[in-house]
Amino acid sequence: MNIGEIARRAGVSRSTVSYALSGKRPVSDDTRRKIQQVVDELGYRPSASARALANGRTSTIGLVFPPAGNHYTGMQLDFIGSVVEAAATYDYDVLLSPSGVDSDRSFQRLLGERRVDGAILMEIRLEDDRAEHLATLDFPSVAIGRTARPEGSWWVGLDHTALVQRCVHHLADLGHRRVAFVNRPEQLLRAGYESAHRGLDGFTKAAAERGLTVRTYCCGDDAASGQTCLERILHDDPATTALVTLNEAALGGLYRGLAEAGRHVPRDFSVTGVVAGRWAETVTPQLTAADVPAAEMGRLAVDLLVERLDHPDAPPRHHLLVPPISLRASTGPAGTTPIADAGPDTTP
Amino acid sequence: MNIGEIARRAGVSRSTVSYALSGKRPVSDDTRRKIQQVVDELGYRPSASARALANGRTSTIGLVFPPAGNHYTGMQLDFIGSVVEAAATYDYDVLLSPSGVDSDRSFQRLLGERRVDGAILMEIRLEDDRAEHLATLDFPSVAIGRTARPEGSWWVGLDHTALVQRCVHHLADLGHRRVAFVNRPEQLLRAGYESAHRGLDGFTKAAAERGLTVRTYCCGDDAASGQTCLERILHDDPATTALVTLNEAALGGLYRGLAEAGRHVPRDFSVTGVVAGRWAETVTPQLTAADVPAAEMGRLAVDLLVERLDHPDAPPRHHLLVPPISLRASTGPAGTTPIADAGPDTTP
DNA sequence: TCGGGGAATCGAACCGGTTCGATCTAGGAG
DNA sequence: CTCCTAGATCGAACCGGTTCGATTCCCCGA
Repeated sequence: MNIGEIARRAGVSRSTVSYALSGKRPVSDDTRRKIQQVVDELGYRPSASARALANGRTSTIGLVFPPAGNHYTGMQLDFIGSVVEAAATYDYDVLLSPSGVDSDRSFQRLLGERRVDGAILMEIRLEDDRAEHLATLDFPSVAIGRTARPEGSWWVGLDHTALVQRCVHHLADLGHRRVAFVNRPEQLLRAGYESAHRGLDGFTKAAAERGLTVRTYCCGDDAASGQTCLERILHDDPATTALVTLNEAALGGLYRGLAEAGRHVPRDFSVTGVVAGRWAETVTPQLTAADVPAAEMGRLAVDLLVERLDHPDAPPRHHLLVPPISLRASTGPAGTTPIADAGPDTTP
Repeated sequence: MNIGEIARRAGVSRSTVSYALSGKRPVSDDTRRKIQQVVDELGYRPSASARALANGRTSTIGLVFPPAGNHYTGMQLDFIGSVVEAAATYDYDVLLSPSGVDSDRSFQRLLGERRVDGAILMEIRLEDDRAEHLATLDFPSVAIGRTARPEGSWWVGLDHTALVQRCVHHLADLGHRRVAFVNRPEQLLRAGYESAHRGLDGFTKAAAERGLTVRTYCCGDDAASGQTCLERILHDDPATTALVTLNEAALGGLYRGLAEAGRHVPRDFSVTGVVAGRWAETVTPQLTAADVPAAEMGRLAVDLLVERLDHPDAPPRHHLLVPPISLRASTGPAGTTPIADAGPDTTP
């Protein structure tokens, strides 16, 4: 079942079999046919390990993703799926690597033991030691996300700042004056998660531009946290009439909190944010949001990585995506809620 | 940066380095220290490919999961995460393999090219060609799910029949007489998906036992489908007062359909089913459901696979899980809805 | 008729580890 | 003092491919 066996049965040398299969040198038609016949008969397939050892490439890419400790979001699933699928079209396999607190161990396996030709990093932080490490090693990698200084590196990211700004402007245009921001969990913010930071920046900036009264909150990645977060929002400022969130997993809890507080969406309260489209549609009313094109981002990341692998000296490339806000049903004009500081121009 | 280089710098032979690192033969303390020092200095790590070639094991397991064409459900994400995490504790890496329509291509890569030592199969069908294929090859694998005849194979599954039966009994105990079943998409049912079939069986059986009037539906794996499915249910029999579902992704849509039809959950309509706990909590009111212990199942699958890899002659083992129903807030006693065929013992 | 050149094939080395058998040495028993 | 054994180390073969240089053979032009 190895190349020597094929060679023996076909009555040729091992190298001829190799050339016949790879096409890297001409082989006569007769010989090729004979070899192909034997190969088909025995269902021979060359060993990936041997091939990897011989030509120094594993045809595998590593996908470094967050450990299960953090709750997974639907977005991440879409990333993984699309990365695997895109990699398959290039004949690459995908090796999953959880990058936990001891990111070293996992990294050592991937890089030190040369299990993969390149890597895709998820859940990027503004100051990302993993990304820096890979950069100093000049190891082919593409980040899904953008560090604080992304110059000279390969990445595909979302312009969270701009997206959240748009959300705020959208709310301001509707007349909302008191708006809350529901961010990812505090520990992620402290860890420097890119989306949490840039989203917050965008919120703060846009709120200042429009002169809004705002409060910002961190919120755990689950429904229960979302609910308590909403309770806090209304407790801190009952006149709040809208919120912007990055927190997909808390969304259901935010809605529940609103329902239990008797605030009808979108009549009494508007909700918007940055969320994968598929999840924005599961809540009622459907969320008006900037849809994260997770599948596209995964595909683009693989495209970039393959390009980098094929052309080691190619200059760095990146994609910064700014998907439009999908208008669904969760935002509406700021109404005259009992405690709201409504403008003077309300109808009598 | 290879073992020869280490040997040279440490002034010993390559085999001594190998033995020093693996501990498979005694090495003097002096020599071991010297070698370790050189290794640390150079940050040497043995090449995975070379090692795999030499000892015939890749320290990698394959995770065969459904292609992105089907929408992913949250459950699958939990499986993937827990499998990766559990595998890491055994020092195994996880290679993702999309098993699409041309499952052959992907399988050939995994098995033919010997990229993995064993495999875990997700999304099992009652008649599963992949599982059969692996069984005839005697390739170490564990299924997450149970085929029609699981005897003699390794798997960890959920007793969908029993779980759905419990859901039905729960509803019947609450007085519901007209109940609908919302299954996975029709194409999956036709393809023979285990959960869809066994769940349906359980539903039909329990409904017959309790003499309920029932209808069964297939429903796409997304919110929009859930909504239209619910519209059909109420159109076909407006007196329906409860439903049982296996379809996690449609849940949000089902709720929306109920809301738009003016049916309040759980006062006018009860909803229950088999859904991963985390997702059951994102809807309002929170879903009373048999919580799929996806993380535990992933871990168990890895445990079984590792056992099988370590003891090639061990007799087949499996785990059939029957998690309890978590009572949350989506079910209640059957009320007297306008069109309901309520029993004679209603209060005046 | 002879030489040159290209196509087809072969043998051997190499990738970077593991492992078997052999050699060498030192220490303890007889 | 000799013999035996166990511990430490080495060299070589092997895993299963790829690839380089050399060889053979045939056809064509001079």
